[in-house]
Amino acid sequence: MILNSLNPAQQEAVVAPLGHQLVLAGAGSGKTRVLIYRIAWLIEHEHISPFNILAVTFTNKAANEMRTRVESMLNVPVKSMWIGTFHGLSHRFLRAHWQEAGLPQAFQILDSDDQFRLIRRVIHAMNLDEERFPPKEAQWFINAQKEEAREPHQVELRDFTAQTLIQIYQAYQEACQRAGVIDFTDLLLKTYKLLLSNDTLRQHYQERFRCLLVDEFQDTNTLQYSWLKLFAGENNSIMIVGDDDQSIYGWRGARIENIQRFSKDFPGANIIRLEQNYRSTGTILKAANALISQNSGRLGKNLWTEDQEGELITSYAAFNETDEAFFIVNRIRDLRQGEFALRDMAILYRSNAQSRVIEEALMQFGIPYRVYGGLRYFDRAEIKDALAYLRIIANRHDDPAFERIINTPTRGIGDKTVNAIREQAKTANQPLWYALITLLEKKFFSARADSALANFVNLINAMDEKTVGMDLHKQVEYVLYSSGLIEHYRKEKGEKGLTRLENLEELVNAAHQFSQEAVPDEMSPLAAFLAYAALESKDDQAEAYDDSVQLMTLHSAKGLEFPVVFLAGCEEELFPHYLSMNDPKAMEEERRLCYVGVTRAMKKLFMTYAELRRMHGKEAYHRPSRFLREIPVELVDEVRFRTKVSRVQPVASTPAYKPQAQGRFRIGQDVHHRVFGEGTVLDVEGDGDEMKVKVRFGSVGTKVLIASYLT
DNA sequence: CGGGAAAAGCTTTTT
DNA sequence: GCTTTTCCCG
Repeated sequence: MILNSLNPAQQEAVVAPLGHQLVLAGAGSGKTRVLIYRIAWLIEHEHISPFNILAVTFTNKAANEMRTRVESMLNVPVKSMWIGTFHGLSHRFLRAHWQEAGLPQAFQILDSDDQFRLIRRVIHAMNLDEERFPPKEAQWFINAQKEEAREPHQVELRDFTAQTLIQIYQAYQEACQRAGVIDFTDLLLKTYKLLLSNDTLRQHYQERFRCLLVDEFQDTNTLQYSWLKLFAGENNSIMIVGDDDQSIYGWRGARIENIQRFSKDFPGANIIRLEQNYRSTGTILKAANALISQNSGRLGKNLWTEDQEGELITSYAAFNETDEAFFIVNRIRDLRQGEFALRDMAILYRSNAQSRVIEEALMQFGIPYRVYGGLRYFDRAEIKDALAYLRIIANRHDDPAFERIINTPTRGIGDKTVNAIREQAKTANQPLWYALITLLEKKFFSARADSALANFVNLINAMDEKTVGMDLHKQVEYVLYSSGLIEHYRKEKGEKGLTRLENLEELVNAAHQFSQEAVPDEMSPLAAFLAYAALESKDDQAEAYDDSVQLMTLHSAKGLEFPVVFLAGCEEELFPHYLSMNDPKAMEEERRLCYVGVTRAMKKLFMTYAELRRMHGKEAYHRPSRFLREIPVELVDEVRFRTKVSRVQPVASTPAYKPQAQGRFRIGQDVHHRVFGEGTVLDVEGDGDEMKVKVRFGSVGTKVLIASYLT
């Protein structure tokens, strides 16, 4: 194995002896490479069989990339290696041990949307007020409890509201059990509990996985940590890779403290720091280091590069969000003439709402762009409808699927009828499907409802019978047409209906593609496809090859890099976000988010802010982000908005923000003065309110002025 | 049942 | 303010 393409720290991590390793990998320090080389090293030099390796990531994309790269490096398939997401691996485990876990063999996975709907149903069934117990909060509560590995009876909160929430949790679990479905968190929790209580299984897996590797460790939550610890046992080797400075998911339960906990729980853990950065210029790294040094309690790390200093970071003070968008678009147009392609440029923002104005500006200039995030393919309503039909074919107990399709497309089964079925299900403790059958046998319904319901039952049964032995994609196609979904969405007018039809057609392709891949043993192709749909978001790679500007939130930019990065909306209240203002912990997470954003940039970084921005329907003046101030001035070239735009500034309202004069002027910078017009900065003296700037104006020659009069 | 009006969100997201 | 969801009535 050739290791001389690795730097000393990377080599140390790759060839480290078996035992516990904590790799603190800074942004752009080649962490994925280290993980891949490490796995290859374990197999080739430590003679560990792939069968004995467990590698965990957070996204399917990372897992797939890792497997592919290890395979191409070793030139052999490593099929027996367990590599995947926490959820994917837990799923694999539970499929193998469904009996021990007390699950039906045909169990299906509930995504967050299904989970929300089911919780709402449970709340209604308990006759609780939706206002007092919002399903969203109940969902949050339930998931938080599960992430702390607490079952309903183990929750210790005892005031009335909490008690009710516990009852909802309990009822929700029962509903899941009845329907034979399991939510995302339960995949992990059930795996953990089973491994904990079943000595034979635990011993078996602890003997099997001699080497564990974990990527993005800073994003693990309490449950994931316990899960790992259980798989690792006392004797196995575990390598965790992470960066405390890039922990940006505290709000969804990630615990940075897990890194410190690791050193305590796995004694003798060797710490390796990867600090050499292969991505950004010296200037960008200096800015990133200065910024993150404001955070407390860091494990400590300082990125450096052999690369050149590069260009200064540009900050732009826009008048408003439109001006900001036009500035960005203008720069993109300039850069496009030079060495950069559109795909080399990314616009990053704190919240999704910011993309609209930027998109409008891009459109106006005909610049192709792509917005990341938003609804994923398998989350689209029409796809979920189709999947619900497939789910009920695979498992008649599946209540969430039943609820979804009982009247979609509409077939004359109203709310009243469905409520009667729910009532029966509740009293007899039956799944909805069987409750419906019971009521039909009892001749409970009016003639009209009776025939509609009988038709529904016949439709599903017929779908099931007629597709037996069919290829998966044929089965999907059959269901799409016979369910009436195609007809239903064909009637929907406008572009929306058309897109939906295209999406449904794509589902047939997806099924076709899937059935050609290997289906795990003992699982029907349909069940395997449904699990795949729940666990993988299916990225549309075709679009990635287009030459277009990339738009995304800072969160979704983690792990990516771009030659040119625009960080838009660098204002107090927006970034850092106002909801994080009063919580020092949250504020530090905002700063880490900014650190992530800055370190995405390879060559050029623009940080823009608007002095006046429309937020939640109100116009507001905001100060530039504190993060801008935390970057040393000598690294930044500040540009202010054009005079032309400033004229439309409303005179009536008093700006809460006065342009600040703190060290933001640079020699050679073009400035504007209300009386003297345009000029160029010759010299700067003093700072703060005392700062004086020497400016040469075209009209009146050279003047020394108080900085705050200049824009 | 479907369309339009009223009301409710409104940070960040993967599985 | 804008967009999405819910509600109500013909």
